[in-house]
Formats: sequence, structure tokens, C-alpha cells
Amino acid sequence: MTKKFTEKQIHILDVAEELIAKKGFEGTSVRDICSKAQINVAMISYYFGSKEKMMSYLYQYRVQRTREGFSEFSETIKEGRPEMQMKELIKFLIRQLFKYNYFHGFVTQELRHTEHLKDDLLAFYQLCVSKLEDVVKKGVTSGVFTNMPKAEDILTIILGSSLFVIRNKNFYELYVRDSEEAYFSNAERKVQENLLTTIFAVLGYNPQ
Amino acid sequence: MTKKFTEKQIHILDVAEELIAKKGFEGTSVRDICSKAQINVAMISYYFGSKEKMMSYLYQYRVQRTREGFSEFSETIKEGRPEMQMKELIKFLIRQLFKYNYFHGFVTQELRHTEHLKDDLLAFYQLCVSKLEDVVKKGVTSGVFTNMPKAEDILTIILGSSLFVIRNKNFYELYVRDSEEAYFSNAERKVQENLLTTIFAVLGYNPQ
Amino acid sequence: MTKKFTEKQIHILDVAEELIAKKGFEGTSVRDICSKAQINVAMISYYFGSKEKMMSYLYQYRVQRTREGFSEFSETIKEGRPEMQMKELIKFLIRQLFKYNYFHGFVTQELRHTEHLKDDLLAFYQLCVSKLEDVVKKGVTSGVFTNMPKAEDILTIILGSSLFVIRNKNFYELYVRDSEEAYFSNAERKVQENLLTTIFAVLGYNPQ
Amino acid sequence: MTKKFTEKQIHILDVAEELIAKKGFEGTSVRDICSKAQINVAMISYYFGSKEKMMSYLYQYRVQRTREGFSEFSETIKEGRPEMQMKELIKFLIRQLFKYNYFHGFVTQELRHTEHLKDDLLAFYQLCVSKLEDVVKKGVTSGVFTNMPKAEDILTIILGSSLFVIRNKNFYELYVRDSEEAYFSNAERKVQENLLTTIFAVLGYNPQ
DNA sequence: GATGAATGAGTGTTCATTCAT
DNA sequence: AATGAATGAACACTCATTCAT
Repeated sequence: MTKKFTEKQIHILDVAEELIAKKGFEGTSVRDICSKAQINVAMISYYFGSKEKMMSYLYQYRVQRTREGFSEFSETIKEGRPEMQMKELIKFLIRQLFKYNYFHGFVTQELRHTEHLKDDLLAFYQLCVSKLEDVVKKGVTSGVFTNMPKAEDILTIILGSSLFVIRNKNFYELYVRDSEEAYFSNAERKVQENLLTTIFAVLGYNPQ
Repeated sequence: MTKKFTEKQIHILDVAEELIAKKGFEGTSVRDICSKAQINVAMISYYFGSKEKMMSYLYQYRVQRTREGFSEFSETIKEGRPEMQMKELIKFLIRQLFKYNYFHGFVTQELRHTEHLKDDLLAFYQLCVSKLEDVVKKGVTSGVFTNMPKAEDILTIILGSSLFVIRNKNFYELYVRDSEEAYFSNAERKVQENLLTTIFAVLGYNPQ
Repeated sequence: MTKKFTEKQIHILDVAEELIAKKGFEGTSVRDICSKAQINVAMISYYFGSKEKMMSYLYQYRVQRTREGFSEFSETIKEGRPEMQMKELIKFLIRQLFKYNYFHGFVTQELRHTEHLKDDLLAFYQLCVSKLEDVVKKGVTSGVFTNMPKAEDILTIILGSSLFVIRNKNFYELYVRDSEEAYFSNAERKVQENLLTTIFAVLGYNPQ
Repeated sequence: MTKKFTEKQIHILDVAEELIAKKGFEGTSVRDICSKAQINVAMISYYFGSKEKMMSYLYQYRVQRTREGFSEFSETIKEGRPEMQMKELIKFLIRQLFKYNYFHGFVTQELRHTEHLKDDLLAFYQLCVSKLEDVVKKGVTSGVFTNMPKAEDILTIILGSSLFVIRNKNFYELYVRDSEEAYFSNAERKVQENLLTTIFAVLGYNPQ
């Protein structure tokens, strides 16, 4: 069952996510979060039970939202041809990763003591795998794709490459020479081009 | 130039790396490390000056070793044909990432306050980019590769996918159902297959 | 301007002063103070920011009180004859030193890293010098004093001798053989006699 | 019995005294001393048993030297008239205090846990008292001094005023505006003038 | 006789959390 | 429902000292 949050609680989670993304879970103190959120130091324990539980709620909250978004998205492409579906799927995933980059970036690193939480994310990833699988099969059947790579391999490339770019800003900005603000949007575009090219190559895309 | 370490110091660095990889830099206390390494709590300050300096030494130590390994490796493939060179290059990089997985996995996450250290890793990545570029060009010239993707895009896919598999064990082990011990070696093999297929596809490999 | 302290904070400062006077700033641990004050070890950081800042507050607190006392005192003697004023001035200064003996005794020794704090004490001393100067001049003009020693020399003798007696208990108790408790009050009386005699001699006091 | 020290040990004591005078006993680490003395960190424990015992030896060493100096000095004035003897005695004491200012300045503050050591200094002070007493009595008998103040009061004024000037540089340099280097020599001269005037006034000096 | 690597006790401080209000 | 004062545990680090060589 999904927990319902008040506006104040959501505000705390937003602030917490931002700070944790910047300085890590352990590197972010409850006082930091409360100070930035302009609330009392005791509020986090009061609302969520503990700092760690707050992290869990933050996690669940984000995963839930992402999954909901995925369902909505799925609807919008269900009529299209496989190559279009694949393209939109890739773009959608990259979009999510960049949008919730704070979250996706740190979460597996920081959620060590709350292993069970990973199940939610895992379920989401499996949803993606199964969707990718459908599209690949359909494409192969219709002859638009020549090869049938494993869906989990495709997802690995999409998630891995995107997260790498998000988290290794220093490396990638050698090739995306832009202002701090413009970096992410340009990096996202570049990754998108790269992944579209790469994955369609792997699929042996054969335009008809 | 490069600091020399005694066996004891190297032992501490190894233990530290393992723990930091598991629990993060801030999440790992000096006491944890010393307790696991069976040394006195004061040793880390004594040997390295501080916890943070220890981290720097660990970082430099690993990067230095990796770069040395890369130089040696470069020699061994310089005579081969481009497709062989590319294949070995991909395998070598994956090998390094899995070998020093603790290190590559956490380092950009944790080195927030010591930004300058990233330069070393960056230099290494650029070395890889330039090597990849050479091989791609040679392959295109000789006709064995049809396309000329950007070398940084290739590297992004290699590093990103490998690190994703290393760090998201929970996801990937759905597909690599093995004992804890066997996971990494099998995961490495699977990633290798995936990346070889993918990158050769992108290059438009045309066996002659 | 001046920081206001709660009763608890004042209690801590009192305990701290006593211990620091006995064992020095560096020789007194935060744990010592908190243990004696029956409070938590974290309270000093919590209330004052750090041990050193606590020292600053203690310092400022004492100097401020002493200066306020001096102003009040000045009022009470402004109508009298110079010899009476001088006598009361000497007695007042000795009184202050014995009253705040912990403080005056150690403060210049311990405030090495917070030199700027000395300015407050210095300002107080200068106030004393200027008051002494007025009285001496008036006495010389009225013919009750024959000589006009420098006011800073008079102050040096008063402060130096009093502090010596306060801090070299071992020496002086050879001549003031009393119980621990009675020592200071008797020592104060003896110093007072000594300094009154001495300074009036230097002034060439000529009763009329 | 007096301990004999090797040159190395004396070197350590000299360095220790200087540092302790500057930064206090607790504020000076064994490492500081050994580093400045260019010896091994273990040497202080090795030579003196412990840091505190080193302090004791330092203390005894200085007191012993001062007493020896006092005996020599006594010889040189034993033929003179009382007023000359008193003058030389005052000058000698001030001289010693400024010469060993490091030592006299801090010693009663820092020697808290080794109370027994004070006995040596006490014995020296008593020696001074008894010498002062002799001179005063002789002067009164011969009619050159009119009053007979207590010798311990005279000593208190001499020691207290000198130490105050030595230790409260910030105050006194308002009146002794000189370079850092010149301060002490000028301050010594000024204190000497002050104390000679003051004490001869108290004695009711009556030149014949 | 002298060293320097190594130690355990102790340092000031920060932490997430609790509790009386 | 919400606060902020207060806490005890834990933190990284420094200390004087020891001990094998």
C-alpha cells in the first residue's frame, strides 16, 4: 500500500533528495535538511520515525511516481510501429533518468541497509525489460529488426550509459562544453543520440 | 613522484576500499576499517594523516595501477588488426572495471570534497578515448568498420554498462542466477558478450 | 551588544572558570567541566559552539561585569578628598582581583589564540590608569600628596602584587597560616595593608 | 641531591622551557619539543621518564641555578652599606626574573600536579626574604631607613610587579612603545625605576 | 644508547533522536 | 500537532608512552 504524504512531508522529501544527491546520505545531516526546509530539527523523526525511514519513504515515493509515469507512457505508444515504440521507449527512459537524476543516481549506493527497498526499483526495471522484450519481438516478427538482443542487455546499456553521464559530469563535459546550467540538457540530447544509434544498430534496424 | 606503501599500508587500503565500496566513505568509520584490518584505531591517522588523505592515497594508488596496466596492455595489441584491437580493448576495460570494481564504482560518488583527484581518473579516461579513436579510424580506413561513432560515446557505453552491472547486482542477478561468488565472473562474461556485440554493431563491423 | 546567558549557562561558566583556574585551559577537558557541572558532555558545544568560544564568553562576561562594577564604584567616591578616593580605589581594585581571582589569574596566560579578547581587559586597565591619574593630580594640587608617580606604575604594583598573592598561595601562606578557607580573606587583608602603606608612601602622603 | 644532566638533556630542557613558556605545559606536545630539539619522539620518556618528570627536572634545574646565582651575588654585596645592598638586591631580583622570565612566568601555573616541586622555589623565596630582612634591619639600625616594612611584603611587590610586566606585555607596552625586541629591556628598566622608588619610599629612605 | 613503529586512552565535536511542554 | 532543549553514542583525531630492535 502506498503511504499518503502531506504537503509538508513532500517538501521535506524534496529538500532531502536534493541534499542527499549532492552530499550523500551519510554526508547529509538531519539538521542540514531541516535547516534548508525551514522546519524543526525534530520533524524528521517526528514525521518519518527516523532518518533512515525517511529515506525509505523518499525512495518509495519516487519509484511509485516513476512507475505511474511509465504506465501512462505505455498507453501513448501502444498503437505505434515497433521502431517508433522502441525510439519512444528509449527517449522516455532517458528522460526519466535525467529528470529524477538525483534519485536514480544515488539510490543504489545509499540504500545499503534497506535492501528490501530495492525490490520496488527492481520491479520497475523488470517492467521495462518486459516492455522492451515485447517491442523487440514484434519488430523481429515484422522484419523491421534483424537481431533479437536480450532485453535486459538493452536496458543495461540505456540505464548504465545515462547514469554514467549524469554522475560523471567531469568526464562528459570535456565533450559537452557548456555552462553549468546547459550541461544536463545537452548531455541528455547527446546520450539520446548515442543510445538511439547504438540500440538500433544492435537491433539490426532495417527501415522499410 | 608516486608514494610507496608498505605491505601494512596496502592492507589497510584494501580493507578500506572494500568497506567504503559497501557502505560509502561517510558511512565507513575509521573504527570499522581498523577493526576489520585488525589494527589500532590510530593507525590510519598515523599512516596517512587523516581519513580523507587515506582516501586520496587509495584513489591515486588505484588510478596509477590502472594506468600502468593500460600502458602494458597497449603494447601487447599494437601489432594486431583493428577488429582484434577493438575486441581486446573492450575486454581489457571490462576486466579492469570488474577487477577494481570497488574502486571505480564509488569513487566519483564519494570524492566530493577532493575534486582535484578526479583529474587523474579523467586523464585515464581520455587516454582510453584517444586509443579507441585510433582503432576506430584505422578500422574505417581499412574498411573493416563501416561507421565512425564518437570514441567518447563508445567509452560511455562500456564504462556505464559495466558499472551498472557491478553496482546493481540486484537487477542483473535476475538474469545471472548464481551463487554470490560466481556472480561477478558470470556477470562479467555476460557484459562482455553484450558490449562486444553492441559495439561491433555500432561500428558496422564487416568481417573480411 | 552583550550576550545574555541563562542560569544554566552561567553555571557552566562558573564551573569552567574554577577548573580552568586550577588546571589551565588546556589542562581542563570538556568532560571535566561537564562532569563537575553535572551536565551532558555535548552541552558546551551546544551552548557555546566550542570549548574555545566558551572561553571567550567567559572572558567577556567577567570583564563586562568588572567594568560595570567599576562605573558604579566611581560614582560612590566622586565627592571625597583625594586621599580617601585613593584609599577606596586601591581597596576596590584588590577586592575585584580577589573576587574574580580565578579569572584575572589565568586569563592572560590562557588566551593565547584569542589575543583580541585582551583588548577588553586592556580597556579596563586603562580606565583604572586614567582614574588613578586624576586622583594623583588632584592630591598633588591640593598638597595632600607630595610626589606624582606615574599612574601605570601604581596600577602595576597593585595588580602585580595582588595577583602574585593569589597565584602563589604556597609562598604567602607561610605568613598567613590559616585554613584553606580563611587564606584568601586574610591574604586579601594583608595585601591591602601592604599596598595602602606602600602607595601612600610613594605618593608622599602628607596628612593635613 | 642534584641530578647531573648531559648536554643533550640540557638542550631538551632549554627547548622545552621556551615552548612551554609560549604555549603552556598542556599546550606543548612532546612531539613539538622533540621536533624543535631535533631528537626522537621517544627521547623525553627515555631520558626523563615522562613529560611531567621532565618538567620537574626543568624546574629543579632552574631553581638550583638561580639559587647558586643568588649565593654568588650575596658575596659581592656583603661589604656595602644597607641602601646600596637594598638597591643591588632589588636590581638582582628583577634581573633574574627577566632573565628566566620563561620559567618564573609559567611555573606556578603549570606545576599543579607536582606540588612538592614548589618547595624548592619556596626555599629560594625564603632565602630572599631573610636577606631582605637583614638589610632592612641593618638600615633601620643605622638610621638610613626610617620604617621597617615586612620583608615578605617587599618581596611580594618586587616579584608581583615584575612578573605582571613580563606576563602582561599587552598592558605595559602601551607605556613602553618599542619594537618587540626592545620591549623587555626597556620594560625591565622601567620596572626597576618604579620599584626602586617605591621600595625606598616605603623604607623611608633618609640619605645621609 | 637510541630509535621509530605502534598503541590505547583521551580529546573536542557532531550526530540522530528523545522528551517535556 | 509541533517544538527546541537536552542527551548519549559515536565520530576523527592527538596524545604520551611503550617496546622490539
